[in-house]
Amino acid sequence: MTEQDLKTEEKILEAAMTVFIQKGKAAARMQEIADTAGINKALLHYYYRSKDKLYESVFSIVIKQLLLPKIFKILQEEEDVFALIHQFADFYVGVINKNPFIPLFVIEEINKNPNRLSNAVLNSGIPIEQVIARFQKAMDEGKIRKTDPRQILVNLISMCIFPVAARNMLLPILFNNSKTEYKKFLELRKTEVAEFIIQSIKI
Amino acid sequence: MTEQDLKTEEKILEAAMTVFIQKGKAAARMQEIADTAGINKALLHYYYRSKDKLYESVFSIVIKQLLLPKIFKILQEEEDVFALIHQFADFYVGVINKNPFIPLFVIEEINKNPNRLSNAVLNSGIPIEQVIARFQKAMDEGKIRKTDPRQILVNLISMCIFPVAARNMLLPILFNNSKTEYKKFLELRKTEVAEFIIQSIKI
DNA sequence: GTCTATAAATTGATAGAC
DNA sequence: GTCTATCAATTTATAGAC
Repeated sequence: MTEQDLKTEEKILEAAMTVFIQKGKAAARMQEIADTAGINKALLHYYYRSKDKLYESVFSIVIKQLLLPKIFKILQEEEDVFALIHQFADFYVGVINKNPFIPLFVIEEINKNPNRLSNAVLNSGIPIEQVIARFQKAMDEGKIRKTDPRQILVNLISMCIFPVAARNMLLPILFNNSKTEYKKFLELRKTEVAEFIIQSIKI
Repeated sequence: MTEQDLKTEEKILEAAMTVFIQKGKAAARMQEIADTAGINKALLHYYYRSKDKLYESVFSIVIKQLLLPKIFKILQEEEDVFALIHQFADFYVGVINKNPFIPLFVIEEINKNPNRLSNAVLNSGIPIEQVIARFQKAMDEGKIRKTDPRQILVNLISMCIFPVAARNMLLPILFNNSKTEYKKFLELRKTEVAEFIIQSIKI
């Protein structure tokens, strides 16, 4: 594979990522991806055989390179549940804010192709059971109040993802269309979400 | 307009709602809508001129009839912030659970057509400012801890909507694919979300 | 109003020259 | 490897009979 190959392949992938993530799979157009990459439509099929395959490549990269590795690290390494919540919220709000179209992209994929993402997560080695056990232990030790640990986890993820997915609705309704205000709001959220949860579960 | 007209028009609308909400606008097929409605494809164009117009009708109904009125009532009438949180969570988790494809449908629309939903909300008369003021007052009175009321509102909405939007991911990861478990989890959430928030903000 | 048949348009995919 | 030109398939939309 020559250097030119790599360059083109990467250009395509980057363009495809932009278009697929913004438009969704069905509404994305191969022509637009080609235009965005600054190359010809036929080249898309030369490198990736079909729209399906191209989409799969994009999805795989988003999940396996962008989202999962860091989360894996946090969930794996952080023993203290309060610190875990903080780190998780900080990373998640940050990465999603930097890639604001990912939530829609992922939620769409979840609904169109239910098993792909969950399999990726399950195969990624992310130790969900361990994390839940860690929360359970904190409850047994009287550090946090007793509740279903999954409720806490779901709350955490919800609060990180949704405000970005719903950006275009929140912006006019809560922020008078001020992007500065909204940005400040999200920046604060990195700690706010964690504090909100800890405030709720600590004893 | 005869009775038959109404019947057919309604059949179409109902079918369109099912298909659009489940597939998204781009992936929805007029043929499938016609089949679902049990009528011919040409009739779709006879009643609604185009796919676009049909979609708009569906979206308008979902928002203006299904989502907004009840929320308006709750936000308008309920003075006590704790009760407001409870009622809001109870209704929202319930309606979304009954119509699990709505979150994706709405989020998609938010991103494709940013102003439509927010305008609908802004024009619905939902008293956002009043609600925020009510939270502010509760803070001033020392009933809840001081924070940005919008953070609380966003948390509330996030926790109601996301778990249903992400159903297909949560199901295998947190519930071993047990729909019964997941259903129980969501049923509990109607009160759990409200309690979680109140626990966090009360003094 | 409702249908069948068909046109028109869009778009993913391929052939073939360079 | 990259392009232009074209095909083939899908899908929205319309014409016209009943």
